[in-house]
Parts: sequence; C-alpha cells; structure tokens
Amino acid sequence: MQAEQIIRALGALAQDHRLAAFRLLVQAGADGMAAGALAEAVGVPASSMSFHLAQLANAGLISQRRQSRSIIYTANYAAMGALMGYLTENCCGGASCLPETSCSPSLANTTERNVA
Amino acid sequence: MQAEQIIRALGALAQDHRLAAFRLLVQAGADGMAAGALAEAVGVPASSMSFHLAQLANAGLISQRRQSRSIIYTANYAAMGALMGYLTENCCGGASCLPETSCSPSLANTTERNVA
DNA sequence: TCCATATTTCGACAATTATCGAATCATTGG
DNA sequence: CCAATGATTCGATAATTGTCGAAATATGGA
Repeated sequence: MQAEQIIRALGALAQDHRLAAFRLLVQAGADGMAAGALAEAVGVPASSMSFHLAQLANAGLISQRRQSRSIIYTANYAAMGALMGYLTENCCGGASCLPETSCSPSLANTTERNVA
Repeated sequence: MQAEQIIRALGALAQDHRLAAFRLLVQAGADGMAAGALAEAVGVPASSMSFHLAQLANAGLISQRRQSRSIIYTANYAAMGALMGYLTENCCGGASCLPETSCSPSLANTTERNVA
C-alpha cells in the first residue's frame, strides 16, 4: 500500500459518519448492508451517505455489489489489514504499539525499526 | 480512547506532511526532533510545520519539550497504541485484519472495551 | 541590554470537505 | 410500458483545512 493510498484510507476513516458506517459494515460481515440501511442507521440523508460511501470506496476500504434495487456495501478487510500493516511498520516504534494478542507476535521481520 | 479522539488522531495522520513528520518522529525515538529540523526534513516553511505539529499534538500523538531555544517533539507511542487498539477492536472483523503474527489472535472476547 | 536564533501566532487566501434537497438513473413488479 | 423504490449525481452553500510571509514571542550568548 502506497503512502498516497494510506492517506486516503486514514482520511476516509477520519470523519464520524464515515467511521460509524465503516464500523457497521465491519460488524455486518460478508452480508454487508444496503446504502439506505446505512443512511438510516447513521442518521444522515441518503445523498450524504452516498457521498461518504464514495469516499470509503475510493480509499478501497469498502466494496459494493448490486442486489436487486439495493446496493450492498461490504467492508474490505484486506484493505484495512494493509492499513494496519502500514501503521504498524511505519508509525509504531516498537512492541508497545500493538495491544497484546495472547501470544508473542512475530514482528521481528517487519523491518528493523528500533529503539526508544 | 473515545471516538472523538480517534477521529482527531486519524485526521491528524491523514495528511502527507503530517504523516511524514510523525514517521520521522517515530524513527527518531525518545530523542525526538526539533521543529525546525522537521520543517526542513519535510520541506515546508516553519510556520506551516508549526501548524501541523499543533494538530498532531492536539490529537495527542506527539509531545513537546523545550530544550534551550529549540522545541523538541517526540512521538507518543501510547496514543498510537490506543489508536491501533481501537482500530483492531472496532474496524477489524476478524483475524484477517492484522498482519500474520504466527498464531491466531484471540479477538473474539475483546468486545468489552468500547461502546459506540 | 542588545542581537541572533528558534518557534509560534496572525492575517489573508485558496482549496478541500461536508451537507442536503432536487433531479436523475437503474431495477423490479404489475 | 409505467409507476414505485433504492441509490447516485448535481447544484449551491457553509465550514474546515492547508499554505505562507510577516509579525510577535521566547531563549541564550556577547
């Protein structure tokens, strides 16, 4: 993932309505949610939600598929994973950055970053 | 970390000059870097860098200390860790989100931490 | 004290972002 | 084919963000 793309992904999540929508999609899993359902759940007009969904899609964080009249959006876990990976490698100085994951993470080979 | 704070942190990193500055600070470690050095490294006027550093500081991502005439900025790893934690818990649907850590993370029981 | 250095604050301005109703486009059922 | 439904696009507008030079604020040294 390029820095350009990272900026877009961060910017896409840096807005309350979009973050809310994305969280809903993450919860919804593979089933996803229709644009209208998202608009209602988040509490914004359909046109506004459409604007925000376009930004999330542009950042690669969500995908869409048409199902009859509705357009179903789903979270793109791979893109989110890439973002997490970038942040882990470039914005975390050491082990202290990631929360514990019940076993020792093998971050040693993610690049030799250093000390604090 | 509250959603409000998360939005601010994401927004702070969602800008090329700020992301560049933050990465430099992460690399610099505890020594940190002076505002002027950051401005030169990133390639923006001092006043612009000051503007960006204020935003990063406001988001809690960096700290500052005066050392003689210079003001030294350092990355706040704890804040970054909190951001990573939030994203992991709220924006990652399952194991697929975090980069491989040699064993499956136990994210199933971590839903307690944040509420809408 | 006076001067040089390091940084921030203060305008002013351009560019981007967010919002929302109205209009438009696509799909389905009758 | 036509009406109804679900969604996006299109204005227009308000608000926020980014930029940069000039002025103001601190600090240290002669």
